[in-house]
Amino acid sequence: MSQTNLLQGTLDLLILKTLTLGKLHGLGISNRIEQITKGTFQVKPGSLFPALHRMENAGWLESSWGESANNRRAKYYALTKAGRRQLKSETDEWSRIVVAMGLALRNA
Amino acid sequence: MSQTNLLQGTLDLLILKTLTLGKLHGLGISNRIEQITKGTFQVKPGSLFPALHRMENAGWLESSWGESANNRRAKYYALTKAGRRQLKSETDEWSRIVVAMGLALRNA
DNA sequence: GTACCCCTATAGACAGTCGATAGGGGTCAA
DNA sequence: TTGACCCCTATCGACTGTCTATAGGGGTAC
Repeated sequence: MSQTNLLQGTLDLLILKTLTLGKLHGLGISNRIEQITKGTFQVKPGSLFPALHRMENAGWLESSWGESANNRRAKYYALTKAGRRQLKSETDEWSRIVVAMGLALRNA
Repeated sequence: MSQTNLLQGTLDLLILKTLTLGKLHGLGISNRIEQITKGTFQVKPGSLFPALHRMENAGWLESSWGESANNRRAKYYALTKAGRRQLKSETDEWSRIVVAMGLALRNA
């Protein structure tokens, strides 16, 4: 298995991005991240929930109780307006990092 | 100034890479990183030296005292064989991360 | 000789992820 | 209806690595 640990700081960006298509509950977010990165990133509950609470506290996410696909109670998270701004900001920063690392790795 | 904080875990890779061209002293490494990333990453002493000691301890670097360009005593760091292996390993991992993040950011 | 700069170094605080663990609550089969 | 199992949320303690701030040795130049 080519599973890789997260780099600190990338989890927020992944969560924000997965929510652009609509609200999801916690484990749903986790599954979706694993799915769209083809299994490269596996987000464990002990990483996920602290991040969700932190981000909700920061005003980037809002939550509401609902029912999951299996009739189980689940807390759904959705992007707020501030969350969308944050997504934009973190995406830009990620790009700058990738560019800079590319320069470094190429130019010796 | 478009200066960006490091992502945790990328500093080791940057240090290893700057040393592929030959030995450098601590602040020389720091300057070189800033230079080849066009100022995007600025590594401060408080981040650099703990990293250097950690990496030397891990056997990736070896150090020797010498004179800097200004006739000042400086500790020069050079890659070991294990350091070269580590560089290869971390470079590969970085590539996987960039690919996976690219998938995530593109596919929503 | 004093002010300045280069260079190494450490201490303390802090953020974020990990592994392990807990427990509520629904479903399903015997 | 009871028990086993799974889905889902949640928290705790440990650990890693970076940041800010600070310190000080030692060469150079005026």
